[in-house]
Amino acid sequence: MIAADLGAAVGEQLAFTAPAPTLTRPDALRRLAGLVGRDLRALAPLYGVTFERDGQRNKGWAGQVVERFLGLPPDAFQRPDFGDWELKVVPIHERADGVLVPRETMAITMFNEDDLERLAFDESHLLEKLRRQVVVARIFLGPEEPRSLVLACVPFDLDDPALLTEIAADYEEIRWVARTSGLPALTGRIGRWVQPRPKGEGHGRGGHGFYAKKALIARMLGLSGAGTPEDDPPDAASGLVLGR
DNA sequence: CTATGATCATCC
DNA sequence: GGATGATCATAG
Repeated sequence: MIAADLGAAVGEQLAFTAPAPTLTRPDALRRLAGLVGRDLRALAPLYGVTFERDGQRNKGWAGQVVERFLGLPPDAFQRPDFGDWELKVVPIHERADGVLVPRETMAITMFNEDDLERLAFDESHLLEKLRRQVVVARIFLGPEEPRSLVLACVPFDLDDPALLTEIAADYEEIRWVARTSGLPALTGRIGRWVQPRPKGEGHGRGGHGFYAKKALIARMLGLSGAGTPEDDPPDAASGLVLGR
């Protein structure tokens, strides 16, 4: 309780202290265009981003490199990175049949019981982070990550009414399960586009996070054949091309 | 501690 | 292989 209060207090403090948005999304997209084809692995040391420490991988290295490229210092504010839009970097790998697909689900943001109880979908951190973003796709070659080229940087807006409704439904289901069965009942089996999963260290009680399932990431990137329930019309706009 | 950036490790 | 749960580096 004390820890929770402190956490909440710190959270408010951080939110209050959060720097004002600086980079607009259009500006960021123009800047990011210059990152396509670049090797994030080679850029990491130039930005002082740790890739590995004592044999332990810094799992967020790629995202941190792109943040630094855009001039955003590391922080832990639970709000969209640039005020009204969120930046995400996702690993893409080439399936055996040659199709490019998301390699992992994507962590969106964390939540606690209070958030679920009080916040409707319209006012949730989940929507806040999903509604307007820029997704940077990078190639994943293997655990060693000898290099990682940026494949594309695409804007995504959660403006499709049908998709919005389904994600809202996922959120409501998660709220319902938490209310009726408790937080421990929230497992990754829940949700069509967005799933709740345990997240956070500490042997005992960790928190939970919302994760975008691969199909949602594929949809954001305009990738086809990656498990989207809907049909996948050819989309040249995103132009994901594997370079080398 | 909890949040950010995420991926790793294990189980089915 | 893919999905689910556990975990790593860093910052306030």
